[in-house]
Amino acid sequence: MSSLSQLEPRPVKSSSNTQDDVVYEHIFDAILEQRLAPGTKLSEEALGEIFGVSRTIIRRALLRLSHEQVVSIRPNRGAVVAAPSVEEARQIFAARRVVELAVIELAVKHATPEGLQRIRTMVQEEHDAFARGDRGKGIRLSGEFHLELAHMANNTPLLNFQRSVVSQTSLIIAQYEVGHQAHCSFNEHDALLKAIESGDPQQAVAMMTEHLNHIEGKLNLDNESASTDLHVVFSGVVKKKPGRSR
Amino acid sequence: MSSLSQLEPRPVKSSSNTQDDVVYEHIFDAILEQRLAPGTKLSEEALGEIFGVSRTIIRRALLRLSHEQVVSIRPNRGAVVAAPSVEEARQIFAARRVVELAVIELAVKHATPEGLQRIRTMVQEEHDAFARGDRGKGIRLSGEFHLELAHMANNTPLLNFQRSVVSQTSLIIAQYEVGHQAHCSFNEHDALLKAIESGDPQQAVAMMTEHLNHIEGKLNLDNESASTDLHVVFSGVVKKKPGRSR
DNA sequence: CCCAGTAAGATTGTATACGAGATCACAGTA
DNA sequence: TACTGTGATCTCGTATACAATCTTACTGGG
Repeated sequence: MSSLSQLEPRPVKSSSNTQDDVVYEHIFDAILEQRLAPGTKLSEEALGEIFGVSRTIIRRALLRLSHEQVVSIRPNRGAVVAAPSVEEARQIFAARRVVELAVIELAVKHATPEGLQRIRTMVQEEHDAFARGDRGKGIRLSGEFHLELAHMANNTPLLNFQRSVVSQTSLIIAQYEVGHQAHCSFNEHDALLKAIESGDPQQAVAMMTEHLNHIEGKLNLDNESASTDLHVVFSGVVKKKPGRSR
Repeated sequence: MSSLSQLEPRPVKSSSNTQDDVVYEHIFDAILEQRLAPGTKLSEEALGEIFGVSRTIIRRALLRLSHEQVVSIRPNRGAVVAAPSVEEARQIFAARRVVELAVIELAVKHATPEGLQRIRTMVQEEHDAFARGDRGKGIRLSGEFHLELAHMANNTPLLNFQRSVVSQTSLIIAQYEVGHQAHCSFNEHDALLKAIESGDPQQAVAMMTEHLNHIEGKLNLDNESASTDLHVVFSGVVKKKPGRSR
């Protein structure tokens, strides 16, 4: 009946209890791996057919995604992958700084051998993904590295918030990254890991600050590179030349 | 057809566009004003009849509340008003410290005459509510004071997170407050307001730290005063006495 | 040739029906 | 008397039907 079992791409990581969890994770991962570009329309019926469930389930998943600001729901006009504006991106980064610095400090304090091992594995996986050219997975894993930190910080509210801002950061990167260098380089993650292992909160915080600076530095937030406003994009460029393609 | 217009208790403050927004706000306010105690069952059908809408709408509102951790949805068992455990309460307070300190610093930086005026009005309303003995409204307004700070900080993600932790704090107070003194005393809010007006971030941050200490200090988080675990509550107290009340 | 108005089509919003699972009461047994 | 198992009842989970709204293509006028 349900076609869900067929398109399970990998052993589902976390709580995949109900149907809408599965749908949620699939869409979420697709967005984080940048297989869905910002602005992409998410039709309820189309998604329902793809996942073999009714619109009810899709609707719940989209609602949840919209609460995390990863999807934008416009009344009577459907859902689209969120496309943060420059101003929104700035606010998200400011918020991320706040939570990341708090998280890293708590993570140092609550570090356990098991937790560190999990992070080590994660950095390795991220390295492998980039090494074999799987950029999408690399991007997602680099985000999950930060979530693992929040997990080690042992604070659920901060973890949830972290998830939201990290996801939105992926969207911002998809929109505003200049060039295509390995943005969230696993080298820095490795350095962060070592800082945590050293047990020095100040060093870890300093390193995280630098890391966030690097991420933000690779973006072009001064002028929107990919505006959706056609009038802005083509203002003064095209001057009613005859013989247009359509 | 809809009975919503009848039970509009006051000019709805913010975006009351669609039906589920109205339902959401009513339930949200009821919880924040402690008219709904933690642990209260929120039956979909009952709420649907009360608000004159179908379960579909109720379901969306409850889902949204559960995303803000104000309501807890247990699969196949319905929704209840969240009842944070002691450990959860500690995490929420830790998270709140993080976001509140960031917010107050930003609020000082981005303070405007209009914003300050709004906060002044809010403190006054809070004072009036407590003065005339309207404890529920006072509690809600004291929470909204903090949200107004986040609004002035001009950072939407932080505002959303602040909304979540402030709401949860209300739930914690409802469960763990000892005595019934005016907990989030408007005097301290007034002092905070003056600190912001002075434009000194350090002073404002120090004042907020103190304020949060006071709030947390009035709680009894060392031993759960109202545990829901009967075994814990009655362990060693009752010894199979005959003649129980039921 | 371009623009405005209108109607058909498509998509979302809401209500409701039916099935699945949990809760509760009660009877039977130790 | 206390406990366990079973069935009726109630509530939630999902799908689907219909209504409301938006989108788009087409037609007519400027």
